[in-house]
Amino acid sequence: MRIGELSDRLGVNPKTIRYYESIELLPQPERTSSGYRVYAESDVDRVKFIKTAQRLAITLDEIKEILALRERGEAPCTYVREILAKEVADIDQRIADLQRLRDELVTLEAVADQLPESDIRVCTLIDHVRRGAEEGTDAAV
Amino acid sequence: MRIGELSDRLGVNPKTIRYYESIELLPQPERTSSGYRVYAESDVDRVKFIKTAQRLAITLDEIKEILALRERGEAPCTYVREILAKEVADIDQRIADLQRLRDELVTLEAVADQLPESDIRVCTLIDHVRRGAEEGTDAAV
DNA sequence: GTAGACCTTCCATCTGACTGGAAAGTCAAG
DNA sequence: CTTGACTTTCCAGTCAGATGGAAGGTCTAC
Repeated sequence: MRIGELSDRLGVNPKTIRYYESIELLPQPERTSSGYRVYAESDVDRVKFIKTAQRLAITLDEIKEILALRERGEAPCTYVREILAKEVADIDQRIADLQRLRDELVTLEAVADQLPESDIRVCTLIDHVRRGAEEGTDAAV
Repeated sequence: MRIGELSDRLGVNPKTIRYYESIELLPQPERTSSGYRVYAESDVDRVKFIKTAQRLAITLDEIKEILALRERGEAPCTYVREILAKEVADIDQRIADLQRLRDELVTLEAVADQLPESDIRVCTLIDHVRRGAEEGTDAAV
């Protein structure tokens, strides 16, 4: 497929795809005789991976590292495992943070559910959040 | 406390704190008679919250929205609840994505554990990842 | 054979989120 | 009463991650 189709299928600007190629996040694709880029399904997966990882606050450089682990055969296992362990620990922390944030929001919703239908203003909710925050454990996320 | 102490306690550049104030992410702090900013514990929590949320790929604008929910009393409950529901759904998705990424990395580690100590090169690991990715469900994260 | 949709490269610009530096005021310690 | 660490404002610069536009080539469909 050409860049337009890849772009449409993933909702990613063609410029962005060329940009990823320029920073070597995507491999140089095949070209038609006239110079058009030609992409394979594996490129669809790769871009999806990049976009998902980005949503998880992983930088393009880090994503590049992770993807490189899939191609590169020369790094010693120990090093790779250090990276993996670090990544996993970091991800665990993020999951915990997200879980806390989620719990807080769900609590808020539950409070909203219990309020009478009419004349509901946020103040009550707000007070709830604020109280939660003030007795809060650490960053209150 | 003054900006330097806040900065030191949180490991956040004083410039960044002033910047947050300039974009109204932090409220205007008290000032000493000579004009120095004076912060309270609640500001510590707020900056911690901002920093944690940022690590979760939440933009400063979104963080501002979330924090505004804590102050603003005029929005109708329905609207607030829509926002909350959207946030929760989004967070659930992120948690799932992170969990998948985590699982993939842990599997990699497990494979590494089973390899003989000497002459371990990544190729084996890499092949594992690639096979996983190719039979992969969707974005392979 | 030309209109219109796509594609190419190159270069410049934009947004978000800071960060640096200059010039000047504040304040505690010696 | 000055030295040095800290603070102020203001304005400019930086970095990541795109995105826009010009100038031109390609392809399909009428």
